[in-house]
Amino acid sequence: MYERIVQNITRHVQLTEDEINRFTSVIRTKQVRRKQYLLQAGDVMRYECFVTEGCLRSFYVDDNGQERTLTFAFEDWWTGDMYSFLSGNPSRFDVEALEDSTLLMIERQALEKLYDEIPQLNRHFRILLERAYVAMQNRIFESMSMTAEERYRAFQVRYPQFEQRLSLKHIASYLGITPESLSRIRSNRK
Amino acid sequence: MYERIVQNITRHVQLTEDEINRFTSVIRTKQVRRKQYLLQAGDVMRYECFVTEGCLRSFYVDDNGQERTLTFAFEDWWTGDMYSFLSGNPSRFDVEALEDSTLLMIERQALEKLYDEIPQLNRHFRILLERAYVAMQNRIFESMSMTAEERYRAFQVRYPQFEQRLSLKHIASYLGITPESLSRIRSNRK
DNA sequence: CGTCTATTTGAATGTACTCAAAAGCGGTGG
DNA sequence: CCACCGCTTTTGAGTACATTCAAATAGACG
Repeated sequence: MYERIVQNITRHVQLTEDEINRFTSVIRTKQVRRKQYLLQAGDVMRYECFVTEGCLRSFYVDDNGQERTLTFAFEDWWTGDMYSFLSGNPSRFDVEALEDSTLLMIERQALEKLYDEIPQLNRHFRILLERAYVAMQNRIFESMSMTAEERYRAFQVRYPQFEQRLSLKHIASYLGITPESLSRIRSNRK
Repeated sequence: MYERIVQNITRHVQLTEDEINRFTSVIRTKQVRRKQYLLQAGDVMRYECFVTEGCLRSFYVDDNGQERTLTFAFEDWWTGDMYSFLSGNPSRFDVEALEDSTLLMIERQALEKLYDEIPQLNRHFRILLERAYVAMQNRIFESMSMTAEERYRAFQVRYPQFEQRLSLKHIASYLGITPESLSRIRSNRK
């Protein structure tokens, strides 16, 4: 049940048996089916979510009604809406399951308490955030300096195993282009 | 000398006198003059840098020779290249002073040691990173769903005090557009 | 004052978009 | 098991926003 998340943490910090139990004791499990929403824009995201199985995406709907995917989350990734989680303000995202998924969720207060009781957790999430930050920075660079086609090729190279699990439409919305454009890019040469 | 950085930290965590001394003892101070480079692409960034005075930017030069600004850093902001700092790999950025600046720098090994000696520091940087991550996510959203003009207006609203300290060229490279385009946007209506 | 860089302006171009419609695919119910 | 319906993907034509290239003007610095 909790192997994946415990492994995720003990890669960076050592925890005692007792600390692990304390940690897992505040976890909630949730199943979501494909196409089901974990969060709707306007609601407050009260949990950080760890994916043990399946796949989700977080996205905005912009003024023209276009969906823009900010993140995908597969097994062993965290997802949610950090802005809403931290601030308590309504989320600007939707979070939707793309496959039937299993999530482990930690509530804000519980996590704050854990940070005090198990200071090493700060270290763990600091490290995760460092990497997430670097990945985001990379994405900004790509979105600024590459053409749609180059971004798609880079995506293929970085996430070859995930491309097959995602629809063209979702990949396009992640790359910031229209489905039509991605379809054309794919048909040019492959 | 160290008031700003100590304040930066004690906003999130309480440190003892002793811990503060330990922290400041590993800090190096550096002055950089306008147009001077703190880091050149290809070198390893061995420090995280806290700006006590002045302003810097980190940028890439893309394949067409266009500069793309990833971050600005003003007083009380951290800068550097987290990717290079963490991995020890050569940086893909240049970091350049836009004004005469004063920096406080912490070397990688020293910071790792501090994380062990003062576990609360993990908490501090976790919190900073959470915010930086949210800001980055926001920027991605803007770059995907807004026109050049909308991004510029949003920039003006978010950083009114900084717009005056930055040249058109640098703002344009931050927004991911050409100087010519920003000039046209500005002249349309202001 | 002269040089170098930044900014402005103009004209032509291109990448990706919108709108529209057809084809493909998958799921559901009869 | 097949037929239908809805959603995804493809294809086409015309368009728009921002780009490139070029040149003139303005501003900063020594």
